[in-house]
Amino acid sequence: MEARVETEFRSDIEYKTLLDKFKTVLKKEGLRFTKQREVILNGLYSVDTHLTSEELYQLLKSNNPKSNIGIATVYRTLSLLERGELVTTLLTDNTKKYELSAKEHHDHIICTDCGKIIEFVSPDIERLQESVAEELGFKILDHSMQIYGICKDCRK
Amino acid sequence: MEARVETEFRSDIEYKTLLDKFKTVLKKEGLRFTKQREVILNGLYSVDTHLTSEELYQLLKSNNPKSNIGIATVYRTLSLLERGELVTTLLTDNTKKYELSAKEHHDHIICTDCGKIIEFVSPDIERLQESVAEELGFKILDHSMQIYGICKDCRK
DNA sequence: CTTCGTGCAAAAACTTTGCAAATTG
DNA sequence: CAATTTGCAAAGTTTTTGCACGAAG
Repeated sequence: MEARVETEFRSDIEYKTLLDKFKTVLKKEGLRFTKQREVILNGLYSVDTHLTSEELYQLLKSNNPKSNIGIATVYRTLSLLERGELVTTLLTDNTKKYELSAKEHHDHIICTDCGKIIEFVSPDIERLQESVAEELGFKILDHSMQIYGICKDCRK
Repeated sequence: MEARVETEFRSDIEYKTLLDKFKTVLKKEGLRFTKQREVILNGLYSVDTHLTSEELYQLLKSNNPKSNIGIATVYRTLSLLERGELVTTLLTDNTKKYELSAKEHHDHIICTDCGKIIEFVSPDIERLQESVAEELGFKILDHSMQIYGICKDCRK
């Protein structure tokens, strides 16, 4: 069987769009749009990786030295974003990592040797997931999938 | 597209087999087979669910009141089992859960409403994963996949 | 016997909470 | 203004570590 695979998602959501999405979520929950929340969203957007809460916190501190964000706010905002489905989480090496999910859904293939993470989507797999869920009586909301293996470079 | 789905794996590995597997892993790493390690493996085997470290610890305490296992040993053994690929982990509701993976590989579909977890395997998806990995230059070692949705009962 | 594993308690790491002050709508 | 959000520090949780003793090979 031959699988179609797509691996390019990076620049496909504009920051403006993301921001609007966020504001919509906030409004829907009756929450306020604050400078800190925007800085955190922007930090996640600006970075092309999966971050732990601590890494994100450090990033924000160095990018916005004056804005003096607290780690508690980072946690609170990450939960908020997670509930609002703008952020997804990933458990790698026993640590929880966050990334923006809003750009476009994708899965992960992770090299257990060097830690490299490639994002991909296989429309065929997506479709099968739908059909599995249906057979088991579920209405799908979301899914997460990680493949672990050794990448080409590490096999040399 | 129509997906084959299998959902029965429970009794398919015998405890004896599992134990042998464990002993092999231990031997390979030059580690010792101890009473505690066996109690922990057995606890995981005896239970048909995904447990947090704490839950497993409590279970062992009540099942083996005299054996007086420490939580530290539970953690140490779980990591060991995880490295040896006898146990896999799952992040649900922000908590890490462990289960024996040795019985047979499977994925999870999780009801976000009632928390019910159904285990399944779709051979078709497995095959596509192989082919995705190949296209991206990876040699697959393992994977994990969770589908989140609402189950039939909760949609009533 | 030598080495590794254990329990315990302490330490570290990670996450959440209470509260007074600042900020938002 | 009223009400929410924030930073801070303190309190919870969860996980790891150091060490003296016990157990395994």
